[in-house]
Amino acid sequence: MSIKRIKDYVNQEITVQGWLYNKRSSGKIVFLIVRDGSGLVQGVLVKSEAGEALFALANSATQESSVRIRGKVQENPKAPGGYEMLIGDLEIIGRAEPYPLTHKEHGVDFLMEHRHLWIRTPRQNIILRIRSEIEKALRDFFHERDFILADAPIITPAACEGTTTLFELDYHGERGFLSQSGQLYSEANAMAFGKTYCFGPTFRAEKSKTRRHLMEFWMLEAEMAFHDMEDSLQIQEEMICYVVRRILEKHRADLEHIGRDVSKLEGIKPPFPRISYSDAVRMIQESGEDFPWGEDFGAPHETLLSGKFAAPVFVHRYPAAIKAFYMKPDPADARVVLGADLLAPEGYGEIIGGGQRIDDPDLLEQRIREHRLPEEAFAWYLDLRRYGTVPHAGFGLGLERMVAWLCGLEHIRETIPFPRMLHKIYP
RNA sequence: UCCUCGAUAGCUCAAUGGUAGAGCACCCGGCUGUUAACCGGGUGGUUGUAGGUUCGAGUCCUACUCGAGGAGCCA
Repeated sequence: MSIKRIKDYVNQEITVQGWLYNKRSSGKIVFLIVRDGSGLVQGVLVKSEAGEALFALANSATQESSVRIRGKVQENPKAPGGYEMLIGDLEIIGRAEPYPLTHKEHGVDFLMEHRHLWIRTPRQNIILRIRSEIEKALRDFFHERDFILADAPIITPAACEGTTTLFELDYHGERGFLSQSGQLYSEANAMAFGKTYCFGPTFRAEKSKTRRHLMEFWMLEAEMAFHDMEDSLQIQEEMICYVVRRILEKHRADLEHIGRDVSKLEGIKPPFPRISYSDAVRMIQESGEDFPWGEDFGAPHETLLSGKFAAPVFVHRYPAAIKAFYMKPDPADARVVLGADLLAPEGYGEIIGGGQRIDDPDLLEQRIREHRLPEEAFAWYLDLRRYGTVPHAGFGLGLERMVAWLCGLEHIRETIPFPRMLHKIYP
């Protein structure tokens, strides 16, 4: 019996299995607040009705002990959630030792050290349940549109884009790296399946230490043959709206419970505003900053730009020099590429990066040389252009940033059960 | 890697350079509708580490360790 469905069982006898979240007692009545991962329910036990032995047992239960309670469900406005159980029987399955996490405030350091217990608390529990639904919505979105899930390898032989720092490992005597992106493999998959996506963990070894970074994060990467940048932007737009709609539909009360202003999400509708990199530079300059064309935006710039719009905003056609080697140049202006980032509102920054890929084999080869990438490692990638090249485009969505935005979180560490952060690998 | 700030009881925090305290947790007792329940009592400390200044250091100085916030890089 899941606590979430308790309202369907009024006046019926049910059994709930869970953990003792909290207990309040007086001499002749005791309240046991039990959680089971789906919600909380208050169990009531009156001494005169339950008898000495059962009453003493209930009084002795410690916080987070695992319990099984049986009793009749009844409506009661005084109970949290509006329903409670009159306990007829109680079994303590595993008595908990003194529990480190009290119902008072704790510091971040302490909570992170006890992340394995912190995820039991209501707020963390809600966030991670929303994450679960976001992942499911994303998968539903792509499967409804006939995308094939084709996962990319996590252990790779070379840097994907050649720029960022990777985690290196010994692959039976060869050098291996933890993947920083599945994109190149997704391109191969797109040539095999047409429309594909992959969804898995991604690793960055940079010593980033901000509220927006993790060493290990989950990225959904879609790649579509016979699609250009415009097609890709439309799919991104639809995808974001699909997920927002789903979360509002299934988790509105949860969002409100964790203090999210849902009106900010209700306004998320297509089409999203689109500005070019050059427009964005102009907007930054108009704000009074001396920002040269050709430089990449920093976090404060992204916040400034996204702050001008209520919906997520696409920034497209970045200078080729600050983007990855595989980005296709804009035929109308060779200085820029057909790539776009999606900036989430409210200062949440970049949640998607994507664009159209180079489909010409000679240009791609030239770019690989210009970027001084190991040519042998990219031989297979060039093959994709040699054997039936097509215009294609794709994008990568950072799951944790999406969760942070939808839930309105200050810090990305709360968006994943066990965040891997700089110098933090326990628990 | 850089900048700023911090580290005192299991937790959250106090303590003019002069005897280390409170609330919560835990243990004991009380209370028939609690809402982070409440009331009374109790247990609990090498003040992050190492050194220095001083009659005397939680407090001042130096180094280190760990952490937080931000920057850069990125999703």
